[in-house]
Amino acid sequence: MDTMQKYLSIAQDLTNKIKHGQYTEGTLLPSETILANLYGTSRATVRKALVELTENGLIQKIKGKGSVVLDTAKFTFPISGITTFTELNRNQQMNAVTTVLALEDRPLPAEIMKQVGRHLDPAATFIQRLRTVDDEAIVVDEDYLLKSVVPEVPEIVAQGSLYEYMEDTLNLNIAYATKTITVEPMDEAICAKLHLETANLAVVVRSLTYLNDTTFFQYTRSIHRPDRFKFVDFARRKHLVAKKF
Amino acid sequence: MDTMQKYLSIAQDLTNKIKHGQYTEGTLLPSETILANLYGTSRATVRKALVELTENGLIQKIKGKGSVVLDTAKFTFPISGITTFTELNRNQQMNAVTTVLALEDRPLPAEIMKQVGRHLDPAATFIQRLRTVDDEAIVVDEDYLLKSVVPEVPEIVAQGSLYEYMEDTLNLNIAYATKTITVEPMDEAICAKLHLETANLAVVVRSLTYLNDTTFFQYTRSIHRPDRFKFVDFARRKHLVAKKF
DNA sequence: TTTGACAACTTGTATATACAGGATCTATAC
DNA sequence: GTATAGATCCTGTATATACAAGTTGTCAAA
Repeated sequence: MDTMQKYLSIAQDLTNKIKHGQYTEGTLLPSETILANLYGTSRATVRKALVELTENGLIQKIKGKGSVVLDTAKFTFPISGITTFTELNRNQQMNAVTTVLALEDRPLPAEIMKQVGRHLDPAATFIQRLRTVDDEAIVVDEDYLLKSVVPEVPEIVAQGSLYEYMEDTLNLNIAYATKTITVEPMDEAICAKLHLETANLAVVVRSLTYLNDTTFFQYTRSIHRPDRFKFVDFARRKHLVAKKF
Repeated sequence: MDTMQKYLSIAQDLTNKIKHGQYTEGTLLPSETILANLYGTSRATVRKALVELTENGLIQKIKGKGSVVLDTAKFTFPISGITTFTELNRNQQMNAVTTVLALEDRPLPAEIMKQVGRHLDPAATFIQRLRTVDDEAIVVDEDYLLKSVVPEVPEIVAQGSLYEYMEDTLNLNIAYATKTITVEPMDEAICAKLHLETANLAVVVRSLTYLNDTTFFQYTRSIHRPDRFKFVDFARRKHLVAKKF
């Protein structure tokens, strides 16, 4: 990108060089001062770029020494963070198919309304989709999109990426989400779709997603086959800030 | 703390004020310039503090407007990130008990050795612990601590917090971990301990934990009752940096 | 009344500078 | 040889400054 901020394009470049093996695992990156010279920028800007790499688990900074390239870079995949099925599909190579099972008006469930505030209009679009990988049903995704934010969802969009539509076409600024992962028994309709045999247990990932201006707009219930579910996370040790209260 | 860095103590203070309701959800924090004056510091330092709050899901920054206090602050709990059972227990109020089932020498499993590098010494201390909340068995934790980093584990420590021992007594600098969450069938020994009835499925959280100098030192297999497992996460939208490769 | 330009706020990015403090190597003293 | 002190690299923190860019209210012109 030409218009991109300096620190982000530096982060991009460093990330690519690590993933392509130009900086190999276990070795040190050039020092911040050297990187600043290489990219023709200031040390502060390089540091902002390195913060990105640190958060993504690509490097580990050691005070007085330098930035070590981590080998987690190659196989670790940030499923943590908000990333969509289509984006995942593009980055990994899976033979994935999406089938739209339902696309209709349906109000936001009452128990969700309680969580996000009773003042808002529950009118929403309900989208139910089956995700298939290598002819095997893996996930049932159920989305509720608030009409107040996303007035309508064309069928073509449901077939593809909701987020691409919202971000690129509607210019919505998706910012953050709260997620919960639980394991729950499912009803027969779902069991049949996912071919759940032994137990009727499935992994349920619930997300409440918000825009940049903090307005809630999407509730997603993602139902996974337990034997195909895998959540990968890179976590940094955080000494709790808040004491008891 | 007296010796604490300025930006961290500002983050502390703001966090407390939000959690105690001094800054209420939906309202704006004072502007960065005002905060800088309030705390007698520079805007850059205030901004570093606000980054912390943003990462913890306490505020949402809006360009040109300000920092909105989020209501997720109160109930969302960062289980994401590396946090220990004892720390969790201290922050929430649960009637939790830890029982040490095993404390012995046992080498690191071969499949883990493959992941962390065959060159290191597999000699480790194996600790198996049962976590009970309100007289109900919830979790079986199995830790392997490399002897090369943690030579010995006193029984008293196993009863309490491993991390407290490693950080406060051994002065180890725990930095990051890779985690996976899966759902798997368990053998009878585990099923009996957790009173798994319907199916023999349990939630397994595997962690590989590393020190600040990138040396691996701990493998943990955490086995949860599926009906008691809940993973809560706050995630920010991240537009993938790395294209396909 | 409505529109539009502008001023006055806000946060975001970038630079330059300074010093503290950890890591590492070397040269000196013992 | 060993150990200590110092020089010299590194990252971490903090400040001051400048300007870009988004948001909001005001005020004047249509």
